[in-house]
Amino acid sequence: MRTFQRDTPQFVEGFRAQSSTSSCVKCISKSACLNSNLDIDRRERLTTEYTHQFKVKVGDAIFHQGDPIQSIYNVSTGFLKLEFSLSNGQHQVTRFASNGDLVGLDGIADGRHHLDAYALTDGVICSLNYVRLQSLIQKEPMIQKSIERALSNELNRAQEHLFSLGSHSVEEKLVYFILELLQKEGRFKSEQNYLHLPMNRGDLKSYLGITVESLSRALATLEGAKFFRVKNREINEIDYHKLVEFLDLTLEESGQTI
Amino acid sequence: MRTFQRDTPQFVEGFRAQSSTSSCVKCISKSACLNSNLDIDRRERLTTEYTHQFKVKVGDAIFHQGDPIQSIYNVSTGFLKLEFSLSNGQHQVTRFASNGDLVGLDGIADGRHHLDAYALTDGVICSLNYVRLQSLIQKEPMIQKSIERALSNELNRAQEHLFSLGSHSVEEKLVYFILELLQKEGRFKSEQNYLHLPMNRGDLKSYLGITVESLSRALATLEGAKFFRVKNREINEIDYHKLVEFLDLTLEESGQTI
DNA sequence: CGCGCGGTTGATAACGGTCAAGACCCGTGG
DNA sequence: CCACGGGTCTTGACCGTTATCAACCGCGCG
Repeated sequence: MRTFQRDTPQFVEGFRAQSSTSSCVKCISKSACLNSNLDIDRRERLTTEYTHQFKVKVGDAIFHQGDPIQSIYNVSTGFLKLEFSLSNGQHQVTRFASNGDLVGLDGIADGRHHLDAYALTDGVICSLNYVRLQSLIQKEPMIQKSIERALSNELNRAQEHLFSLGSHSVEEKLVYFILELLQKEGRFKSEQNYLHLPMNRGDLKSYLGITVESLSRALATLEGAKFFRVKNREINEIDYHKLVEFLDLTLEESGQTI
Repeated sequence: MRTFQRDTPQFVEGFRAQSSTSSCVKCISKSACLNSNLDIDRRERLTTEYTHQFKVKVGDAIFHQGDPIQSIYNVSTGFLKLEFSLSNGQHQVTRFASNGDLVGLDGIADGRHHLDAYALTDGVICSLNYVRLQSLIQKEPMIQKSIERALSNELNRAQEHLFSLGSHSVEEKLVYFILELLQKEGRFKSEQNYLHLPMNRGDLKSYLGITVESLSRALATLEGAKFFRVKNREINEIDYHKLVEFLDLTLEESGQTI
């Protein structure tokens, strides 16, 4: 799981490709989507019943903490951030979501969202009406299975994040993050060695639980050590093996998490 | 959710009460158990089919990372710790589980556990065979619903933990933890103002992502500031409001999460 | 042009980690 | 009953990393 093809088109094209029909058949979201467990006939029949696509612009809120859970969302194109926040104003980015990621599952527990979700870039979101989804589950138990899996996956991702925040240096946290992003984009080893960060420094420092200054310095340090080159949000010439070695990770051929 | 009655008996009594029958009818695990969504007749009929209770002793492993998921587990009495670990030996406690907590859901994603689970105290675990559970779900969709909810709850708990680890001082992390524990045990305000920590300093420092020395000092500091009194694993005279105020939390009457 | 915003760099200080020693707890055996 | 020993926990001194405060840079925009 969590390996995505590198065929994701640009946002605009991505939207055009899908806006012609609300069918999920042509959707570019692959394995992670709930509907990927349905065969293509069923997908054609069923998916129009409860899915709805919409565009989002940078900064748009998808849902807020406390909102009743109307839908769960599948990110088609673009990037989201998910934030945990307290009423006193403290808040922290706990997750970034992109193509294929299911968002809003935090609301299943008690019918209300526990996080805020915002668009980091323009993009397209596929919303799955929660009530209709419920009834659909009766007919298609595979969908439920998919939700469970998505939940479990998200839980495991959170554990890894937890691990990276617990007693690691700023540089280590940053390297964990970059490897996580590389893995998500399916770029390994020599295949591709660059990244475009969809978030600004502020969101990234929040996700990593550090300050912007430390983040900036850590980037400079790692650049100096020839782990990669940084220019604003572009990371280039990434030395995958150096990163892995830096964290003392023993990696077996692909597929390992963080 | 996450409010537990304070009727939990001692470990030994708890075990005796249940060992006479494998039926879940008499089980002390309340709202959090999967079967709580079944009416009592169904519970009587169904639960013997797939549940199995067993004793654990301090230090026993319930499952390891990589193990195929044979069962999911409901902690009946006692405490567990769940650890995330890397093959290079690094590891971190990411969760403590006690009465009513469902454990092992991390394995749903890909059929294998991602965490290690160990008993912190002697106790009783109720295992739910995963394969039979699957088939049972066809007949009893409520059970699936319960699993989903438990997953979502666990996810939200992880988010809160994430938040407490991200850019908070040692003292703050510790206070978050104590409030979490208080809430879990359903002891609020003046109702009850003491705690027995089921884990040693080593496990706690791992959970909080700090060192034992810092943990020890933080306990001393907070004791000095009259937040509570500490004696080994006993925390007494807890000033609930001071803790809440210290974290600048605005609390509405009960039920809020951290 | 000048302002504001996001990002970087520098100087300083504090928090927390590290290393080392000592206190306490508790089970074992004399 | 007390002495011993090993593990757990605490305390102390020191040092390093990272937060803090402040200035500066580059860039887009009114």
